This record gives sequence, C-alpha cells and structure tokens, in this order.
Amino acid sequence: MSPRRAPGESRAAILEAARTQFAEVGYQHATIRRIARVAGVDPALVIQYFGSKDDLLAASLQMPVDIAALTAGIEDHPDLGTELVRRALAIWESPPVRAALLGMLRTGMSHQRAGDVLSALLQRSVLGVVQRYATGEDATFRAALVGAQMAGLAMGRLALHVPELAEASIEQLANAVGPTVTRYLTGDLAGAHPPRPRS
Amino acid sequence: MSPRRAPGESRAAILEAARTQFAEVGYQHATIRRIARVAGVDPALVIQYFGSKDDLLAASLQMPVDIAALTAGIEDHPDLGTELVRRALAIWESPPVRAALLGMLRTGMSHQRAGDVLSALLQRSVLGVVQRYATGEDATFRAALVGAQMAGLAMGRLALHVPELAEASIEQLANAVGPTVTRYLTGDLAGAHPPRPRS
DNA sequence: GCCCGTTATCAACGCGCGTTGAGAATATGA
DNA sequence: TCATATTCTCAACGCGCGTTGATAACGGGC
Repeated sequence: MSPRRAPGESRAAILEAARTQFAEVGYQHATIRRIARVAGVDPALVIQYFGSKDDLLAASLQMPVDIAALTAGIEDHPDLGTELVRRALAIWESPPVRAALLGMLRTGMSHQRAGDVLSALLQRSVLGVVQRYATGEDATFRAALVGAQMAGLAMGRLALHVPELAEASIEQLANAVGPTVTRYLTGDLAGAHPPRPRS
Repeated sequence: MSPRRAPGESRAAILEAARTQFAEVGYQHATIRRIARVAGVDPALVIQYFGSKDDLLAASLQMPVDIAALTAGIEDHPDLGTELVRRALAIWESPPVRAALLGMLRTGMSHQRAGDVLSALLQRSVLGVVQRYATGEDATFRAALVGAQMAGLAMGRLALHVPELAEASIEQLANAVGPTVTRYLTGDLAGAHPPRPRS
C-alpha cells in the first residue's frame, strides 16, 4: 500500500515542502507538522533529518541561483541596469527561485537568521557587478542602493502582489527600473547641487 | 501601592506597547501576554479593550502621519524627488512613525491584513503627488514604482539595518535616491530605445 | 451612603506547537 | 540467514498561546 520511498527521497520532499511553505505562509504558519503533511511524512522525521525548525529554515533558504551566471557578459550591453533588471525579473519567474526569494522576504522581516541571509544576498549578488565600475566604500553603497531597489520591487511584485508591478511585463519594468539601476551602478550619486548650507 | 490609572491611560499604554512590540519583534513574537507585560496590565484587559489580537494589530498600524502635510508645497522645489525623499527620511526618524512603519514591514510580509495596509499605504501616500503630474493608469504605475523604491529603502535602512543605508545621512540618501523618484514621477518610463524585436 | 457602570484581575480552557525517545519496518551485506 | 544499519512511525511531553467568564476594586451621580 505504501511502498517505501527511495533513499534520500523523503529528505528531498521535506526540503521542497519546507521551501514552498515558508514562501507561501511565512515562518509562523509553516509549522513542522504542516510541512510534514505536505511532504507526506511524519513530523518527527523532519526533526530527525534537519535537527530543528531553525536548521530547516536555514537549509531552505539556500538560493538556488548562480549569481555569477546571472551577471556574466553583462558589460557588453549598452544599458547595464536594464539588462540586469531584465535578467533578475526573468529568474524570478522560476518557481524554485521565487520560492526561496519569497521565503526570505516573508521570513526575513521577523526572523533574525533569515534577515541576515536576505541582506547578505542583496549585497553579495550585486557587489560583484558593482565592483567592476566602482571601488572601495563607494562600491558597497552603490550595491546597497541597487539591493534596496530590487528588494522593493520583489516585495511589491512577488509578496504584496501590487497589481501595477505584479501584472507588468518584464520588459516594461526593465525599461522603467533599469535606468535607476544603471545610475546606482555608474552614475553620479552626490546630486547636481551640493547640500545647501541653510533651509 | 498601585494607584489606579486615569481613565483611558491603560488603553493608551496597551496601544503604545503593541506598536513598539509589533515593530520590534513582529507579529509572532509580539504576544498578547508580552504586550500586556510591557504595558503593565493583565493580558485579559488587552482582549477586553481590543477584542482580539488581529483587531489590536489593525489599531496599531494606523499611520500616525499626515500625508497631505508631508507633500504640501512640494511643487515649489526644483528637484521634486529629492525633496520628497528628504521629507520621508526625516519623518522616519520620529519614533512613532518608525514603529508603525516597522510594524507594517515586519508584519505585512506574513500577515494578510497588514500586507494590505502596507500596500495601500504605499499607493495612497504617493498617488496624491503623482496625480499632479500624470493621469490615469500611468499615475498608478508611477506611484507603484515610487512605493517600491521607498519600501526597499525602508526595509534596508530600518528593518535589516544594512550599514550603508542605516548609517547614511538623510542628505546623502536624498541625493542618491531623489533623482530616481523624480524620474518615476515625471520622467520617461518607456526607455530610450523601445523593446527590441529580437534577442 | 448607596448604586452602578467602568476598569481591572484571576484562574482556567483547549489548542497547536517543537521536540523527544522508544521502537517498528525495511533494506544491506556477510 | 542473520545481524546490523537505515528509514520511518507512534505516543507523549511540556509549553506558551489567544481567549473566556466570573469576580473584584474603584469612582461618579443621586
């Protein structure tokens, strides 16, 4: 009636269920029991394999995306930012990536560990590109700006389902947001007029 | 030893404690018992006053900021976006505003009600300004873009404490992000070159 | 001085949670 | 075939949660 699964299969099922549940309902409602039910497994097995719920979360948040590939050959494009946004938006369409990203967003706002992972991801995934054009502390500032812009976009499009962002085409958003990213990467950030002395 | 408080005082204390706790630890860990303890009150009193934890959350998320005042007279400034970002960042320094905003961010990612409140706030607070320069569905798209940019900024600066954003001065961030907002409000969003037919 | 609505406390409820430890079922290798 | 390791289930634990209903303390109006 219930033939035993192949070795490693249950573990994989748990991990996948955890990813989707963390993404869909957040840390609080993605209970061990719920994840186990989705995976078709006993709750105790989840603990047996992953040790604790927190460890399971950590295992679930591994970003299944090759950042190097995401940014490879990008300097050949005339508009750097637009191409970058286009690639990012395209990769977000992939269910595993979307799940991991949503998991980070849903969880990272209220869970220390996921928050660290999230902000590290924002920095790391952008810093590589930035450092081809800027150096030193300027580079990390530029990376943080790009990260903030992309995080806001992900939040609106994927998590909150703001209609204007969720239903827009990749090309439309790339055209709208791309120049912003280009400017954060390579533009002048000090402003046209320096900070006014008064008022 | 424990003189009874003035009428309405306990209610206010509960509300304030709820705001700070939702902001600091998110919906899950901001338990009724914890909020009650911070407010110096019995947990049952919290329910008595607010009905349920969800109702308490709704009451806590009322944005204590006059959006009209925030954007008043803004069209006099040469750089619209920079001034808008400057004002927003300044208002975020206020503890009550910061608490409400953090509460929305921390909670909105995993709680339907707060998510709706958050995305409504993003749209509403910007739409007023946008509609002075754009019309129709273009206006809501522009508002969504500004909202996403500001949400990402709030997330990095207030919630995740990304050092480059959290420690930057208001002026520095206004100069960096301002032009982006200006462009989202009034610029050309279709891109310099229209979407290429191939590749 | 008494009454009554407001303000507050207390003990308890049922529930779902993460986690544990014992042990059953199944595969593996000699 | 039999031991042995792996995979999995089961029942139960202690805990903190949101919420409830009875009941106590207080304060203003007659």
